[in-house]
Amino acid sequence: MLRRVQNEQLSGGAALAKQERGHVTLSDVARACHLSVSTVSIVLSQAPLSLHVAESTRQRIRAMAARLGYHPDLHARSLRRRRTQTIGVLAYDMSDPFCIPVVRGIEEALQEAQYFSLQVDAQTQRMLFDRYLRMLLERRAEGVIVIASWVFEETNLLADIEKNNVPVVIVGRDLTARRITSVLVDNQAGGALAIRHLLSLGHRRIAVIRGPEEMFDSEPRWQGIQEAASAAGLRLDPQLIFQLPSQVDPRSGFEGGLHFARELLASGRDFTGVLAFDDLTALGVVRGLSEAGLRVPGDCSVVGFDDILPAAVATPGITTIRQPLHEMGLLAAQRMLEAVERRNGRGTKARLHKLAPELIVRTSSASPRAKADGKGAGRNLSR
Amino acid sequence: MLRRVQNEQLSGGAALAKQERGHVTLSDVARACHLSVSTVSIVLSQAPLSLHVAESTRQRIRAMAARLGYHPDLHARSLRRRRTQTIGVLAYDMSDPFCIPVVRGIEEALQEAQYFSLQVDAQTQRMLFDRYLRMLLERRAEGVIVIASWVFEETNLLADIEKNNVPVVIVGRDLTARRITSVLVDNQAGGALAIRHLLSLGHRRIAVIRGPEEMFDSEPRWQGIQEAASAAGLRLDPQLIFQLPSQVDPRSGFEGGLHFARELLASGRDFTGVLAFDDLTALGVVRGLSEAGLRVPGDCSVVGFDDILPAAVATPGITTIRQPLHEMGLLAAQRMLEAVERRNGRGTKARLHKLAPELIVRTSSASPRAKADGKGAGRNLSR
DNA sequence: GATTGACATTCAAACGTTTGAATGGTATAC
DNA sequence: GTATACCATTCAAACGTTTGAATGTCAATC
Repeated sequence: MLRRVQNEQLSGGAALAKQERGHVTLSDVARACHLSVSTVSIVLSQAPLSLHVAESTRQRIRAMAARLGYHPDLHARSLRRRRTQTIGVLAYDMSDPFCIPVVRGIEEALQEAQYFSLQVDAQTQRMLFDRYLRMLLERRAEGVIVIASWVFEETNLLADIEKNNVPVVIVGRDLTARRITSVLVDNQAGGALAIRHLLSLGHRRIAVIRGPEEMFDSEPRWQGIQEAASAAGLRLDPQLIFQLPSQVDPRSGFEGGLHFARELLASGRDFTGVLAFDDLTALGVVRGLSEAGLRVPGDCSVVGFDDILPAAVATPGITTIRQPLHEMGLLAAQRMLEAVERRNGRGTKARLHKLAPELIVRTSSASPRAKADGKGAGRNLSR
Repeated sequence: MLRRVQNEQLSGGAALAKQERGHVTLSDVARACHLSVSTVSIVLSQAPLSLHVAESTRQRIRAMAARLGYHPDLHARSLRRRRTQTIGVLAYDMSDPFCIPVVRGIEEALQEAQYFSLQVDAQTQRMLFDRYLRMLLERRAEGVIVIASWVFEETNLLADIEKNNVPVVIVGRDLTARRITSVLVDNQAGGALAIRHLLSLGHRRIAVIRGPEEMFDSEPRWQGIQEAASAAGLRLDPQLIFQLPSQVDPRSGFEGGLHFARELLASGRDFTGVLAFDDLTALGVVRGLSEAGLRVPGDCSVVGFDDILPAAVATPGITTIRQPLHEMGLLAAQRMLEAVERRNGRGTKARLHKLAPELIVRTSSASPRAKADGKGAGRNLSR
């Protein structure tokens, strides 16, 4: 009774008085409109019942809400609806140019479906990975999309997450063996594309820098390279094959490329092209060749993988294999949304999506000079 | 009474029965422990009262919580506590290498203070900017850190946010005039650093590519350049001064640099060094010079600004001015936390923090060749 | 043996929403 | 004039927490 009286008073003159602390709530709007909270909620959340609310009332409510600066409290809504409309996105390292386009693809798909994404950056740290995973659970993400890295090799991710039956989709790694829908580029096809490009330019003595053993991409790319080479009747010289050491920092590829370029030159072996595991490695190779006074592509062609920004803006531009990252993000999000929508009928199979990569030709690759002019890359290295 | 009976039944055999749908809640744990929700809450949230709970009880509760896989519902908690412990971070474009280190700095500071960050990426789109801002309000972020861009020139950001008295800190732009605490690099000092570097190497004929008019950094950098030049007794040749057109895409700098390099060479003017507005512009310049057969730094030195990844891994490595991005993020977060903690005593002044930049010398800059050898950059351009 | 105090636990209300069921109207059909 | 249907709105409970106040128990003090 007392409360009623207060309400009446407030709704008169001081109806619009701003709460000094905290946000405007439904009941503020309701009071100002002389209506119940229910009615206001029904209108503002566009519930089915709002069809039964008089048009004039609806307008009055909306106007007042706007006037007071009402914004629904998503926490309260989630609590009541038992749906958060939120998908967690756990990226292994946002500073890796690989992640951003994927995340954007995800974002695009989620937005369209009226979902929010909750993005977190594990910074290639196991500890953060676990912490954020917990946070996503506590925020009641309805699903989690993981952008993978070899750092999280044997995490108990699956146990922890699936215990709460939150669906998972992984990007960049094939985990269908563990019943997780996976989206990744067809690395094998990519490796094949890369070497066929060099072959078609006329290269025969091609050095290959393979990825670190722990990285999932390494093996299939190498497979693709080998198969395409033998299909073209070329046997790769084992002396020209290198492998990056395992490193946590995704940027270490540059150092690796630099190192192997130096080693290759020091060995005096003959080669006219280098197939690097990724773009940073390729840039390291260019640096190494350049230090020795060799020119790219004049003395040696270099091909990367991924098509990150530095590959495009370096001079020469690095010929590379582009991953359809945006598309991968879109696809991952779509699969996730499907999984979330039919969470009851959970018997659905984990699916594997391998997307086709694309060759981007820039100026770091060209036909090798004719042997006649005595200037193969490995040749004029005197020391 | 009835309820009590039910509880007893459940807490017997089926106590651990997994909820088929939804998450484990406090009451699940409480039931399994034969305790009230209050007690369990007090223990698991480490409330002050938990000192009065018997040690044995505490252990029992914790064990059961772990066993059931209980994770507190942050929505419910936020609702009740009326604190979300969340700071929104609105970046203008996560694909700009500028943003990531700032965000990480923020993240680091927030984490230490037991706050969460809610990161969103406006992708330089006004529409997204507004949408995300609304979302941050609805998620009841207690404060918002904006990483700025010229795209949001005259947004009603301030009105909308401050209406709900949510404190704001901005990174990368001085908005103290509007009473917003601002954290940015000392662009003027940076410009001065850059040109002094070229001057100290002996350059006199220096071309400058200024930033787009709309961008806040442009003017102070230019000021710093001019002042340092005149302090050294050099008057910059107006014919060697250019200005990037205004572009939304932060990556357009590369095209701009390329364009002006070509223009400069075509003009036949003499110059030995180029001071580019940012690293991408510098990389564009290198590309342009290189196209014309000139070498960097042999024929011309190039200096950038920002120190983003591509500047480090290109060959030659780009000499540049590093912004202390991580530190800027840390600082912004600290100021934000202060503002949030004392939100009542809101009379506090907006503060301006200008952080000192740092010169990073790489191989894109060197002393100009002696005029004697007749090889100034602009000189041997015959066409 | 009453009072005090410390201890261990629980009650009950609240946070801001949503929503199935209920209410009190008014108009139409029989 | 009663039943039926519809319309506009409200009730009240619930979502999962937290927390000030209350409860009950036990031992020690006056």
